[in-house]
Amino acid sequence: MDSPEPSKINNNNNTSSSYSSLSTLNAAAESPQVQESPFLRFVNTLSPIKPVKASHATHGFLGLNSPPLVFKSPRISDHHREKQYLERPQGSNLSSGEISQSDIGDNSLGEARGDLKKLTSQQSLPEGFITDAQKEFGVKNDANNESCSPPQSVEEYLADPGEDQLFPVNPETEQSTDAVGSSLTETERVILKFDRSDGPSNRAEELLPLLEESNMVHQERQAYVENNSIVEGEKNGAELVSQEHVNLGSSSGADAFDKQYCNDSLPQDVKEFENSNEMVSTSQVNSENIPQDGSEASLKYHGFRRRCLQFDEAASIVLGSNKFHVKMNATSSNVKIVPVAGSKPPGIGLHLNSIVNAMPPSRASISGVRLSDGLQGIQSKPSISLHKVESVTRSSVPSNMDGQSFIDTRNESHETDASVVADSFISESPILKESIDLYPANTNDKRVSPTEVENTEESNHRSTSRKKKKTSADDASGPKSCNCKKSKCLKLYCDCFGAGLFCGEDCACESCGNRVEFQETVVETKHHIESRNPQAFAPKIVLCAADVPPNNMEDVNMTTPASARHKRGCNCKKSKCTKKYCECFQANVGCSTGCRCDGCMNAFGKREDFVAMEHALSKERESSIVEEGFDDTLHNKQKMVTVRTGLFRPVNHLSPVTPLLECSDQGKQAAKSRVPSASWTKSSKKSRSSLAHSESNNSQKNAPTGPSSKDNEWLDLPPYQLSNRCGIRQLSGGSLRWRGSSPITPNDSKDDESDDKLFDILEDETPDVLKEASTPIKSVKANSPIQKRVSPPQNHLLRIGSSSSVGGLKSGRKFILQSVPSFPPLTPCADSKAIRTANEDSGNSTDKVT
DNA sequence: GAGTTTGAAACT
DNA sequence: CAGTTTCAAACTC
Repeated sequence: MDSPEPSKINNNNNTSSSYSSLSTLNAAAESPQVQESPFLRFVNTLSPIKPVKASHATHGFLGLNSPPLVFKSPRISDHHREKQYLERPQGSNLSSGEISQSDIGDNSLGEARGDLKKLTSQQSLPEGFITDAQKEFGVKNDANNESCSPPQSVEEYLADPGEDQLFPVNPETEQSTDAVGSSLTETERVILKFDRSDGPSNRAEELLPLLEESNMVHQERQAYVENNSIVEGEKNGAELVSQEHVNLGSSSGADAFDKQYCNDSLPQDVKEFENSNEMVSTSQVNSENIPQDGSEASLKYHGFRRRCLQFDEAASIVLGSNKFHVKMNATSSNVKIVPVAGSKPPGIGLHLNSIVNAMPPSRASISGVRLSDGLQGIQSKPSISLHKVESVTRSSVPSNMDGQSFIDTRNESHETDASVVADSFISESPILKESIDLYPANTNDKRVSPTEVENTEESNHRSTSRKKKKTSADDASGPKSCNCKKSKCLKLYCDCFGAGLFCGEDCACESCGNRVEFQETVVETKHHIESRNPQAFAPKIVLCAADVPPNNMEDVNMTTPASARHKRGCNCKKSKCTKKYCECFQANVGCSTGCRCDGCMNAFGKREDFVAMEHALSKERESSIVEEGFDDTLHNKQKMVTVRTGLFRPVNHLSPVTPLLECSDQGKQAAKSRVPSASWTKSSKKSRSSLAHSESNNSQKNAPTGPSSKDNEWLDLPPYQLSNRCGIRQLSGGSLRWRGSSPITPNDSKDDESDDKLFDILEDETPDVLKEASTPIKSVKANSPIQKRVSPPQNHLLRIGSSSSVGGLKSGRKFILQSVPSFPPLTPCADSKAIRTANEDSGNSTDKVT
């Protein structure tokens, strides 16, 4: 057995003929570029034996029938890979598969390659391709070594260093000290080059130390990959091989590792990072984990990873789970903003403020920096993106903010982040930058007491020059700001303080004590307030993401408080919850039994309606318990009919209201749009009082008698349609859900347990319900009135709508169907007909919709 | 922009 | 826990 080296040697000698035994290798070996490439020269200097030792080399081929390791020259391949990556910016578009092929060729892994061809689908790669790759390689190699080809763009180039470093660092090669050393050298060179082109070389010095660290990480990864691949390789055999081969370094195992390591895919703002001080360290660390495939995806991945790691850095301490990251990023959809189990704080949800203000991304918290952010991040002057990340995770620092996920209630741009909000606080808008700049790194004077500052010029200046009263208009487009005069912005009155933000430039407050300079005071005050009310800084609007049907999330942006509601509820007496005085209204959520409002007319959901529905639900629950044991599907249909004739009307009727209104974006619009609802409300208001009392009464009174007025319009529209139509107001989904989701007992609000309990129940329960799809009885029992919480019917509705799966019906929450009368497509024709016939007496349009 | 209204937060 | 006061936002003019 000749080691692969011979081939290399031969390459140098330009004697391709000697390769008869390694015919497959010839093509690659013959490439002049390859032959002359410094890289190969370098390789040749290595002892033939060493490469063999490199165990990790195998990871690319583990799947194969264990080709002799002897043929593996891991380092070489790695190097090659490295080159590929380095060159990518310059135009190398090789896919990972291509790369792997070229690697193989380069490595003289004739056998392995042959095996691959036989075993995998990958052989499809043309032989010539390898040659091309090698050519490319050679060219690139030269370019790299000579440092004569500057990156086309700094950014592109920046993206690579990490990857570059990745390879040399490849831990597996560690066994061959020479290889490692040379690899590092190579990497260093690259870095140096990079620095040269990018700026002061001293940067390289900063980077190098990190390299070692990164090696460690990479080692981990490699080890993980290998282990995985070995195991899987055994299981899957050839198939796996091909896969691995294609993915080269980033085989499934690698992916798994990566996921484990950083379970996130943040939207990339690499540029931002690159501008930040922390960029260096971050990129370094991250680079280690970059997938080794040269595909474009990897690049992207690379960007992600940077963020991920950074995020991890920021959050890992606090957050035990990476899942949180994912949640944050649920930008596109399926990710729920679900509180991370275990560590979740009682009140996961939205800050009222954030909801209101975050809507437009730029609105977010911008006038200020989160208290926690300010406290932690100011000194380091973190990059915006970092800030962003931290804003979510960070809350951890101070007591209550721990783990709470902020939800971006709706923004059009919606980065959910969870769905939420990560971004609601810090958007990339200039405003944010402004706010950040507001608090320069100098925090030396942070001990000054607010009172001391009271008379300072600055404060005076602020109080005088900045006075700009926040108007409703500001809400829509401007940053959050306060106008406090006496509270020094250290009370919950202060929007900024209450939202956990420092006051910013836009604030017109006087004697502001809620500033970075007074961090200590702020923190103390905060603690004090929390001591009285631990939930004081918890989000006022709570979202129970768990309730949101997964399917629904796609349809609905999920950025809105789908299931949001005000934690404590409002106490409005005169405003009827139709103005921003009402916190519920302000947050675009409906009132609930938790509210003590009088004459609630909340456009997002009236308390009375809520109560009525609760009542209906409880009734239904009772009946369902009795009926338990029936075939779920069929039974549900029957129930549905029953319900419709009875309770259903009111409930059904009520539900749609919200969606329609919700379609309007802003509170004002909502208020205006309330007209229809209001009309409906009035017509039904008579019965309202009785709603809670008697089902039958409700059904009759509420039955849309005639004027299929506007009510009908929205009644006719399935909730999901409404949502879509409206561009999907999360609220639409939300309030619907909300209505259904808070099944509190009909009793008045005062019965409400602490909010925490409610939500705990909710959160705990929903998952169960989902799990219990097949066991309706259980779910029903679990939802007993005692617990007060039932997963929202809407969920089911939505679920049905989206998936139309029978499973949704099985949950035993027949209510769902009830509220879905207008879902023609969703319900089987037979069902709808049956329902219709059953409801004919009530004869209303809801069923007609089809 | 000043004044009023409103309801949350704070206080007793 | 209920009642009162304080406060600042929301609103009106």
